[in-house]
Amino acid sequence: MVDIAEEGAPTLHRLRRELARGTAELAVLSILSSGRRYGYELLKLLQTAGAGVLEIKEGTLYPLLHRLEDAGLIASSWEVEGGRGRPRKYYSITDHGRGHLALLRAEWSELVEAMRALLDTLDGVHR
Amino acid sequence: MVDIAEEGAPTLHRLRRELARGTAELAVLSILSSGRRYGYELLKLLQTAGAGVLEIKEGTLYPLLHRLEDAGLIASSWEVEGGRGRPRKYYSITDHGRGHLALLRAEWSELVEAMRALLDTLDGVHR
DNA sequence: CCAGATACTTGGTACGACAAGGTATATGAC
DNA sequence: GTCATATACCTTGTCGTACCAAGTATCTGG
Repeated sequence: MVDIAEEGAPTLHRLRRELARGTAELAVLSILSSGRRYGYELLKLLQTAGAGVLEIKEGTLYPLLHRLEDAGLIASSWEVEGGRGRPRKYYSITDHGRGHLALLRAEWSELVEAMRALLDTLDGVHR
Repeated sequence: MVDIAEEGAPTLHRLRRELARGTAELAVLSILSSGRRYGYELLKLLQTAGAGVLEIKEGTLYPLLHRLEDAGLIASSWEVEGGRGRPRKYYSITDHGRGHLALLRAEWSELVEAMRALLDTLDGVHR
């Protein structure tokens, strides 16, 4: 009872996955560049920001955070707020991370510009 | 003998790879929407267009073309031009492919817009 | 005749995104 | 009292795509 022939909606999901690949790193570093946040907070932020386009799942975020920390781009510290339950792991961007973010942003700009040029040309916008 | 500390250049390559992922499909379909092309031609077009940002390798393009054809988004036909050597396999976009392209372009726009909003906000552009 | 451009193909590997599952604490519903 | 829900973090296995490397085949120029 699987929707093998039935399409349209499920495909869109796959599109987003592949198109948005690598975007998570840029998004997370960007947010952290404005201040420290904990994982769950990032999760919720990305869900609401950008109408869900930038949303990433737990199974994506936590491994990503660990990768970024291992690479020295971000740093973490556990914090147990008195009276609260589960302790939170706060992340903040490092200097190295800021440098990397600049690179990423430049790469992203180039990509967007290249795609824009390609699509516009074919559109006949210059017509 | 690995470049653990030594970095900067090789990383950039990986960055681009991940960021541009899924872009190939959009780029190829876009080009094909303006007329039929053969594989090698697409390869060269993508190398020159967009300052190499959209460049993909043979090992990426040909499997991609096969996937798109299997999905019914494009159609192919071999053509042996008299006097020429190696026959060429020309690809053209199908109606189904045009529909898919519209979806992809919409997805791409949403993603770009969401990232723009995120980056602008954090930039303090809004003061 | 062999190197290099043209032109398409395929097998193996790397890596990120995700689904699914697990741990743990607090709160409000029943 | 316990059950669902929200908060909060983590891990394992699977999948899809990009790439490297190598192979096939034709034509051109040194």
